Amino acid sequence: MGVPVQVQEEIRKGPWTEQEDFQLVCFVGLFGDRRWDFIAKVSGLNRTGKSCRLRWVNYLHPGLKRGKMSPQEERLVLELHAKWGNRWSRIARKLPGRTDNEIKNYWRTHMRKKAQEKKRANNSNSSSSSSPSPSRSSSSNSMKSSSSSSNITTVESLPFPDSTTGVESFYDTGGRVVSAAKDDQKKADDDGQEKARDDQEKAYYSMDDIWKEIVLPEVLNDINMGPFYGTELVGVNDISEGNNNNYSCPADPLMTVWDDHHYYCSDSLWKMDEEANKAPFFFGYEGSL
DNA sequence: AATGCGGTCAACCGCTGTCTA
DNA sequence: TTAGACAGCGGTTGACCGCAT
Repeated sequence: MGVPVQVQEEIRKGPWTEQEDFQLVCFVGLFGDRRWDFIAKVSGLNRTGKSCRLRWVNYLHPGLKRGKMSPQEERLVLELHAKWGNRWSRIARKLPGRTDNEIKNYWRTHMRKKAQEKKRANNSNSSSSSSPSPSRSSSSNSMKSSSSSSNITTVESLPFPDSTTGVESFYDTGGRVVSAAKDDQKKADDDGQEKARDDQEKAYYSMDDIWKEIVLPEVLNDINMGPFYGTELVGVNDISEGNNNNYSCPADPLMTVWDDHHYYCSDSLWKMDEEANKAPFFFGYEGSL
């Protein structure tokens, strides 16, 4: 007795239902994909704004690609990870249709596996050579130094959007129009600072860096690091210089079709999405599903 | 057919950076 | 100038699935 019954709305967690997805898509169509707390409240989804954003970015966004990584994508991930480390969102910007989460998962699963295999291989013939040949003897710093001095295939000639040049990724879906100018300014600033930051960021080492040390040279060979983007070999520093293609993302995320690079939305969800755009009926939708 | 194991991926958590009042 | 709110990011977890035994 006396215990105040707090009828606090349970914040839902865990897997999303189809209804929730649909609801979220509707509201993102209406309000854009920026104000997530607002969307979370207004939509009636008992989810946090964060949760809504994650669901949208990682699953519901029209620009998402599905399916396995192509060898080209694999290679790009490796290359960019070698340069940027675990900056998954940044890497993801270079791979339209792929999310940071996806790339992160990919890296952790595939590279860990490769690392294990490599370790095993090393163990089996470690007796002969005490210093691992491709990795530099000055162990932990070796990767960062190599990234600035070694020759590596550039990613810049890729037909992919480039965040460093203001070309939008599916992360920037045009939801916040007001601050576009600010974003531009920020991007410009980023351009200037990114390199410096990169250098700083390379000052620490993560588990992934260690795997990278173990595995990268071999993996690059594995997936045939030959000419892919019609490319000459240039220093990785060139990568951020930004001779980009003219790729741009449509302003309306719900109408996004990545025609030029064969990104498409085959899911029925996107059809629903379009319907929702045409007929915003959201509040009473439940009965109509 | 049942069980165990490893891989995959969606989702959450906590932290950081940015914006705004 | 500052504090609170919010968005974004990276790390981690856990459920699910397929394969091997």
